Amino acid sequence: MGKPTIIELARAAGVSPTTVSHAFSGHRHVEPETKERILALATRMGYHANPRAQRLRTGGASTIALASSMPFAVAAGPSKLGFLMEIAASAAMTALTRNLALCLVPPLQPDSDLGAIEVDGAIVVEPVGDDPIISFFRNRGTPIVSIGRVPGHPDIPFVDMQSQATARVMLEHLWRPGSRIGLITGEQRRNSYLETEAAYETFARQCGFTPFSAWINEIGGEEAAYEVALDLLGRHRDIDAICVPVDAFATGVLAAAQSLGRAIPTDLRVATRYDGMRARLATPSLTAVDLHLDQVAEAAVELLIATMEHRVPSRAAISPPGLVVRNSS
Amino acid sequence: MGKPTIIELARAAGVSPTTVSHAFSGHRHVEPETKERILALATRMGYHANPRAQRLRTGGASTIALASSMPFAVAAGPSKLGFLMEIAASAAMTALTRNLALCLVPPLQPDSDLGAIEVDGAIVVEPVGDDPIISFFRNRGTPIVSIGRVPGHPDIPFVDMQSQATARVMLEHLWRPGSRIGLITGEQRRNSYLETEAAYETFARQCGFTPFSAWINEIGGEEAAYEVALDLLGRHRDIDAICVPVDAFATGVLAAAQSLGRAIPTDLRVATRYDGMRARLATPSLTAVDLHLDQVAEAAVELLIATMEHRVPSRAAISPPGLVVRNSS
DNA sequence: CTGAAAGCGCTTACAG
DNA sequence: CTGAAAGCGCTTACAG
Repeated sequence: MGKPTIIELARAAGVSPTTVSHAFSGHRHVEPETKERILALATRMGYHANPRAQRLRTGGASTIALASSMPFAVAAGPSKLGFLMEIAASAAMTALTRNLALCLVPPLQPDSDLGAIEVDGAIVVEPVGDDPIISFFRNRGTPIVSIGRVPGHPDIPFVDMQSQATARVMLEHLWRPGSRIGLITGEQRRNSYLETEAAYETFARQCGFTPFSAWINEIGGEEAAYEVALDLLGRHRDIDAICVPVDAFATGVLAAAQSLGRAIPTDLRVATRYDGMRARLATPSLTAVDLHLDQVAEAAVELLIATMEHRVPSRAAISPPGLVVRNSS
Repeated sequence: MGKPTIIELARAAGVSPTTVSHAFSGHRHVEPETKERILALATRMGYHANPRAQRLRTGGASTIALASSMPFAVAAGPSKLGFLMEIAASAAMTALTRNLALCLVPPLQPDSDLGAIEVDGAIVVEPVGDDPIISFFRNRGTPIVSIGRVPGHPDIPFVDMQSQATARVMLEHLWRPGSRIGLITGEQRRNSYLETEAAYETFARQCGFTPFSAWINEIGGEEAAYEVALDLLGRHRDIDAICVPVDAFATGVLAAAQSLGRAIPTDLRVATRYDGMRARLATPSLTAVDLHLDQVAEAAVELLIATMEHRVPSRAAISPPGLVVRNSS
């Protein structure tokens, strides 16, 4: 007396399994009273179609994975966790409406065996070009889409993160005639950094200031950013604004400015990208960009489904990045 | 030419499907060179056992769900998101080592159909007694465990959140001879609030001060806490410390104290429970408690697996709550 | 309009 | 030691 099967339900209802199946799917007509009886019986017996059997038979998809290329339980500060999890929450909701379950993929440790992960599709979040998570899914023939273009993999469908536009929004806000704006991004070659750097170079040229960039290893987190900013601000007193896309780095910059006695925003203006709790609660609060992650997550799920079904995806419209001005600028 | 099946692989290797199956499972001896050949061929052909067929046949579990009773994409501020996601990250990792995938369950909307969610077990996070998520899984016969005891459901296995001990740690830290400590918790009847309130009453009696409690609707978030704290602090000038388990409420209290010109920690000491980003980044930073959520998450997964297998769970040892003293006290 | 039967891709008791 | 065959619980083309 485990869970009842379709056979048992059919027997109890005095019909064939075929009819029971159709009573649920509606794929062909079933006499209303018969249908009624079957459904009532089902609830009473606690019948639920075994999804494994259903999927095996129909070949339909049931689960998709969300994978971050960054450590999931970020030891070096939960900087990316908020970003990832905001996406996870939205993606889970969208997935549900498409009858899919969203599974979390823990980070690929050198020794970890991801053998258990068998999903029908995967969303990867801002991967680097040679991300192991990409080859993992590739090898098993699992359809992949990415949030943010994947450097070096033009074939992987992606939801555009509009990083150029995002960078421009920050830079235009930070700019004052005569300004020199600095840029601090991550060492890892993620597309968002690449696009930001490109937009920054262009902007500097247009405005006529000498660009100054620094790259920080993401693992180092806030502390690493603090050190770099200390050095940068000490040596380049003419820099009066810094664009720092990674929020954890941005708070490091704030700390460095404070150490050096540079008032924010009067002496130094700072803006970051992800408008998460970190930006909101920083002291002073950080000017950031609304990336519309809910739209991004939904679009990613849609894109993945289209890809799994070999459909040509309909480009989703994501709202343009919106500046959220706070005390840091 | 979709994915190869075990039959195709067997044919290619010149053996029976039986042998292929055993080559992978190791459930019975297969000639080393044969095994070698099969495995090599498998990688070359890109063969992966269809997990749906495997599970259907063996009846084994493959997925577990993590469900929050609170809105997942917390519209009213991401207060609980961090807490939940820290658990999600750890649980996903633990689940993986047990060959299980962790699925996120979006919040139960009145209109949402969770029909798609078919998991082998579920972990619910600090549910209230009559949580709809409980009856949802109950109805489908899905094994449930809870993080935090479920009020009114003594039969649901749970990982103890040690809320009494946590409350005591905060209270003992806040206490000074002659103090009067206030308490602000949530309206919802979660076990952690109940235990905290009980510990608080006891503590007040022992120390000989008159307890003063306020309850806030979780949906109201920081703003609601601000209003309540404003009123509370204005009317009870003798309250020189407040215990505020919910971090979003705690930052509201900080804001209220500032509005009233009450210096922290000299005039007023504040402590909160969850040591997340909010507590760390608040101004002043909030004294909080290390709840060892990684251990809690791991224990919950273990407990769930034991429950699914009808095994008697071995009580996991969670480290006692550890105070993290910061500037707010 | 309804049901018997084949088959999705595996695993494993059973037979040789 | 190895393989043929049954069966996990469904869905759906097919036959009546």
